[in-house]
Amino acid sequence: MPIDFEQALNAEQLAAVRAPDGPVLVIAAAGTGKTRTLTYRVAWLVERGIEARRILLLTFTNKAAHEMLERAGGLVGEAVGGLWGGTFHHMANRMLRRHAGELGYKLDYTILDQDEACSLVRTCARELKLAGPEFPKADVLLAVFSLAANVERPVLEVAAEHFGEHAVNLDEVGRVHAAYQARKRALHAMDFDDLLVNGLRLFREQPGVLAHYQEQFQYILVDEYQDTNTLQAEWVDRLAERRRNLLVVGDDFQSIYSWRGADFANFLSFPRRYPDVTMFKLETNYRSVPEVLDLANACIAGNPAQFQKTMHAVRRAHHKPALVRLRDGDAQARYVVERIRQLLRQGCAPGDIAVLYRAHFHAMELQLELTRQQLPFVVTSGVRFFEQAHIKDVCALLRVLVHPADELAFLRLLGLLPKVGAQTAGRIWGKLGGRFEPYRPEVEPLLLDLLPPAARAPWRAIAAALPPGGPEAVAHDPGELLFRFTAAFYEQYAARTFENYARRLEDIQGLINFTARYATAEDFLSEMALMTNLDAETEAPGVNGTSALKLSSVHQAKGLEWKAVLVLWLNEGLFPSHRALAEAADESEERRLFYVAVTRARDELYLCVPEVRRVRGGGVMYCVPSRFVTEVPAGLFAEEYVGFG
DNA sequence: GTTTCGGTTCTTTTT
DNA sequence: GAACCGAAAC
Repeated sequence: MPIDFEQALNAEQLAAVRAPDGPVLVIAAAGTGKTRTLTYRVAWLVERGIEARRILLLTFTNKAAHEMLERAGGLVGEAVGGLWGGTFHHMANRMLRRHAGELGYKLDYTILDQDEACSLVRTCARELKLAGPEFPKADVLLAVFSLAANVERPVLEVAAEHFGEHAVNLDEVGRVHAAYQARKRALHAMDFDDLLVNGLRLFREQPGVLAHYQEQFQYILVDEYQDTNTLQAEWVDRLAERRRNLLVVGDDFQSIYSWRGADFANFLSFPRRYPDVTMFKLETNYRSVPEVLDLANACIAGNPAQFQKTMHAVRRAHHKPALVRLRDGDAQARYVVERIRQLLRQGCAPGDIAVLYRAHFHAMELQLELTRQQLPFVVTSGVRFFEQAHIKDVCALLRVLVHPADELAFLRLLGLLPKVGAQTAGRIWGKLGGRFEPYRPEVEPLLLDLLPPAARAPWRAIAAALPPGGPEAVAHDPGELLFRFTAAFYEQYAARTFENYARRLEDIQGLINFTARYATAEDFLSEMALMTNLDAETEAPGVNGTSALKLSSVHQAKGLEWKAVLVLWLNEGLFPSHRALAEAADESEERRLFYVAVTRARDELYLCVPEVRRVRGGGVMYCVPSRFVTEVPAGLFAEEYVGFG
């Protein structure tokens, strides 16, 4: 049954979906059916007989990739199988797993996640005796290294700008960076940035590899193109060079990732780089009521350097967004809970409501109040699922079994034993010769000898839990190993260590189920570092993500929508965040972030502006309302005053 | 010499 | 929370 494109799409979308070959730029305002357009474009290509494996779909989150592939699958069925879809990091990783040898890496390199990269930087600084109180912390250093990598500029230059007048010895920063790079090589490890850097090196330095992929990918589609950085833009340009069938979709109004190197100049300059471009604009907004769109259009209009576009509403008039003045954070929390109850009484489902904020700690009082009043909610947490301590703990043994030279995994594993800290674990690692192969008969007695007495019994329990089939068995059933390790050791460890150990064990159960998706431990581990969260549809127990009230940062809410949206702490210094203002050239990105928050709402929008904020020491601080609510015409709001006695 | 523990401080955003 | 620091405990 052929797809009825005319029926499914409006004229703007249809034109973009049927865009001719060659470079295509789709400027898609919020809520105008960007995902729909991309999905139908994929279906349209497949219907025209393009093999799925010759299509590459790049996104910024795993979720976006899954969603689009699923929806495209719904349209054309099995035919989308084999399509390459995922994040830039994923695609680079996929290519590097085959070709990293040509860059001098082993093919089974490990990927360092944020935490691991950060501890490695810390280790390097300590070894160089540069870890004093006046020296920048590891996370700050890593952020500088990362930005430098992503914008392809020298570390020292970026560091000089970042630290400004602060008396930081740049030479020392450079030495830590050099040590960090060397350590990564020695560990056969890449951090997130290395995936992009090396992915691009592959194209720059290996013409054969580049030619292979240029040949394979007949059509390239990029979602959220405004968020690409230098590396990503060049990577795509090179890949598309031969066939030039490059379709990018984006919205410069929603560019909110410059702090990690994103540069929407890539988006604005696209027509200059591709003079034969075909351009489309999607401006018909299906999502929001006109009052919400009026506010969104007004708030963003003054931002500099952007493609002009105005969202047109198709929905009927409803009522104005509320601007709610409150006394303080507690009053805000009580108001929000009360408002949510009212929405629920009016027939809103909990999953139709979201509370958004600039930074996770802005929702502290609200989380307390929701818990106190027993209203269930889910937080898109600041800590990613796969970066939680207990998840990484149970994977440590698996990692070192798959890669016997994985030092970081070994140190983590041994650190779980009583009386073993970093020192002891490091010494043992050295005595074992930088490899750990517990299935070799001589290793067990040696290790027991090296361990402090208190650690011996727990280690015996772990060793006894090793699957009898040896490393091959582990490689083909990682879940089994995780299960055995948890039952034999980690359950008790968790019970002793964590207050909320029951929930953590549930997470582990979810993780074990999750491994079933992967054929080998290798596949599972190499993907793990790149995953942000178990997807909603995954069999993660306990949480029903779509039916619960959602608390989320604005960044994580991008691309989503709710019937009712409440935004917290619209105050100077908080939203816009003073730290962000200090780092950026101007306020325009914070304003775009506000725009993203506003455009998440379908029917109801509540903007909360408390008057005072508690500060440490028990004092209070007067808060100025955010420029984002004072700079637009007051007539766009319905003002409310709550809790002033 | 190491590990562990308790107190303190600070939380931007993420692949 | 969780990262850091200093001090007590092993």
